[in-house]
Amino acid sequence: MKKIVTSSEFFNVKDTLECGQVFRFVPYKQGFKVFCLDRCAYCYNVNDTAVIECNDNDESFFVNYFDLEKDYSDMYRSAISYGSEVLTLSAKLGKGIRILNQSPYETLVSFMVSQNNNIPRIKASIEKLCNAFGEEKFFNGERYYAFPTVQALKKADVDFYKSIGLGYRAEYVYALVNKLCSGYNLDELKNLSTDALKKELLKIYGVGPKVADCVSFFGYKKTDSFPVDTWIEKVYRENFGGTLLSREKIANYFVGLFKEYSGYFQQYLFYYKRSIEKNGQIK
DNA sequence: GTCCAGGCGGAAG
DNA sequence: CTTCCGCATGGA
Repeated sequence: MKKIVTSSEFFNVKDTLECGQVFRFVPYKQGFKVFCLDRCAYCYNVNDTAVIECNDNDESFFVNYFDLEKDYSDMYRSAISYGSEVLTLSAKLGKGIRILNQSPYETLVSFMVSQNNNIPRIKASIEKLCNAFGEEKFFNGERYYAFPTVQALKKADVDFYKSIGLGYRAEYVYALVNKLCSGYNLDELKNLSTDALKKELLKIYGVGPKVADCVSFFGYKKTDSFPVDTWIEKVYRENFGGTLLSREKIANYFVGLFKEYSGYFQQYLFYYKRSIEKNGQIK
């Protein structure tokens, strides 16, 4: 077992996992176990550090997964001093959020499932998907199931997807698996420009502007993406005094303001808005 | 019972 | 081009 230790100044494990970017993690001991494709890591904060424990040969994978090579201080300072009160508060609340480098495939399936859905249900459905079709794995002697490979999902039919609670989204996932089985390669999209990538993702049945932006940002790290969902729409109206109605125009508006920091700022705002609504206050 | 959740496809205007 | 509607499901 390998132990990766870093500063906790820009790495709060709980905030990073619970901010809405990822759906496969569970509370564990002093922190959480998090899963990406077929891998698992145990992570927690202690004193002034963040610690990641993983299998020896997964070290470089998780260094990249948790974006540990990136310095968040310039981006954070820019958010704090941007001049928007809600953005300042959001950045302070989410200072410990790191944007994970997730798998495009897992991100695409996950956010396809996320549409017009809520996070607890999304998590539950994805867990059922893994339990049914994911490879059995062990971490520290404890069993978990990998995210299913495309090959494994060939055996899943629409009724199965409905049985895990996907509802009308079942057809989307089913079609996506077929597309991927016929040779469509998501990894080849990573060199496209943000606009070209989004355009390409929008061709996928069940992927609209919001899901495309999430996949673009969380799966491909295109930081000039700004997903607009119901929460961000609320921030836009209530905190930015916005009047645009179309979510695509709202997204373009924010990318125009925040440029290469769009995705990060969006995540701060999303986490903040959702936190105060859920808890009635911050932290 | 209604409303909502990290919206999208398809039809209609 | 834009707006409107139906959609599955479970929790509040």
